[in-house]
Amino acid sequence: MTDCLSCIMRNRAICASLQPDELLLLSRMGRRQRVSSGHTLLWEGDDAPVVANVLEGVLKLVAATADGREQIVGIVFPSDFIGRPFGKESPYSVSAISAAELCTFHRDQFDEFAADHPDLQQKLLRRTLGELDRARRWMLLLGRKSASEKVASFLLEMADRLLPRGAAETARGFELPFGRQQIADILGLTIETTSRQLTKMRADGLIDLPSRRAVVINDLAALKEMAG
Amino acid sequence: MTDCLSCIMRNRAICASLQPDELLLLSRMGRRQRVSSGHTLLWEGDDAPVVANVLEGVLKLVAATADGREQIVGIVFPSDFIGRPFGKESPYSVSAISAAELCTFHRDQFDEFAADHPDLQQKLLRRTLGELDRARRWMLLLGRKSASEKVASFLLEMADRLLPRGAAETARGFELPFGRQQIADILGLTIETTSRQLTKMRADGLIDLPSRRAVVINDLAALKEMAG
DNA sequence: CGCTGCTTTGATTCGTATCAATAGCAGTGG
DNA sequence: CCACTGCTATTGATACGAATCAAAGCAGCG
Repeated sequence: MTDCLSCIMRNRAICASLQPDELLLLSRMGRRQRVSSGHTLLWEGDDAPVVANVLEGVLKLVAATADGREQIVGIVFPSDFIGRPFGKESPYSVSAISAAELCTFHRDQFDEFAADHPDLQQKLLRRTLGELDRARRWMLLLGRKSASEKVASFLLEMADRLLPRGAAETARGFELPFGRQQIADILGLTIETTSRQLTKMRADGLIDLPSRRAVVINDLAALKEMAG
Repeated sequence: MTDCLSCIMRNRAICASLQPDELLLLSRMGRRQRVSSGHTLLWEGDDAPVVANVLEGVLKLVAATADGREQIVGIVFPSDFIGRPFGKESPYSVSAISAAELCTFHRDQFDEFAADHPDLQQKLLRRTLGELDRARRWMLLLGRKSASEKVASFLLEMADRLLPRGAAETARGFELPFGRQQIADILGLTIETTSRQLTKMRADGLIDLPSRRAVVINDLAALKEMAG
């Protein structure tokens, strides 16, 4: 595999916990994998034999009802971890929503390696706890917020995650990695309602929408107010 | 503190990973605490200086909007773990919904102990991954399911968690630890809608409601069908 | 230039919230 | 034992927000 030591995620992904000699071991187990936009890596309910670090690109975790309604239950950015250590099938499917590059491992091999490397496991625990907090905040949004509150909350969350660290308070524009339908699937709305809310926010001067996927925040305070 | 070796949760909580001598160390750090129904241990947004194992009783994790709408984002049963290892404030409040008994630790002390005991940390990681899966399945319910699907899903989940292991497929009745308002707060509904759905299910013969908090499932297959 | 897929806009319907009143039950004290 | 109180749950009438159905607009691309 490519060299872990020179990996761009060396200091951001869970690998940051490892020493050079440990990294060498890890690099023997893993391999780089490119996936194209739209490709589904893991299917809901299937056994999930791989775990991976995301080096580049964005992926979505999707849960679906029997009759095909979909809810995006997680968004995965570079340096994030995907897959389900310690066995069992994946409770959701994982698909790339942009071209992506991954660093994949066989789950069993990874589990074994992790058991011998407590620092790695601690990093994974910290990350998982953070994901759990995020998921629970999202539950409040899904269960109790109105359409306008949902869209406002979404834009704030995206500003926070997509803008360079700490820039969210001042910064202006960013490019969403999602189309309207995907935003709807994140917020538990329909595409029409999502579109209407965004149009209304633009009409009210809170945001600009210079292109399909670009957003510029004009009035951060009002947006926070609106997010509930 | 009371003796960990004779603890009823000895083999079910995360402590199950520890050797007798390690348990002795742990018991010096922890202490038993009784909390009465309705008492709030941790407040949303406040610093959370304690973590705990639940020995007895049921607690809820609640997130709320600025204007007071509430969403229950987690339910904590005996042997479950509460609190936020590795710092920061609690992103939700934690309240007892029945009389409960806890085994509490100072977070910093616990973190330190955990860092020295990889097996404990692995148990915690497994538990956290399980919680995350559960939270994500709940996101599908909150974002995409109708009121009747929500209530049916809720009853099935409760049958699964409250009935003796493996009995869910055959068993009949159980006692909910929640009132109607709390069920509504779990499902992202109002109390009226929740009540109407339960009444309808009873009228249709799917369930019986022998007392305020008791539920008997008459037609498991139909309920599963209904859960979507 | 004319597809094709995504997004916006409009008209209508439907489900759930909201508002309001009543009913049932558990505990308390006369 | 029964009236009284407070709380929780149920039931009913209405309003409203978001879904649905339908069509038009707009990019990007061969």
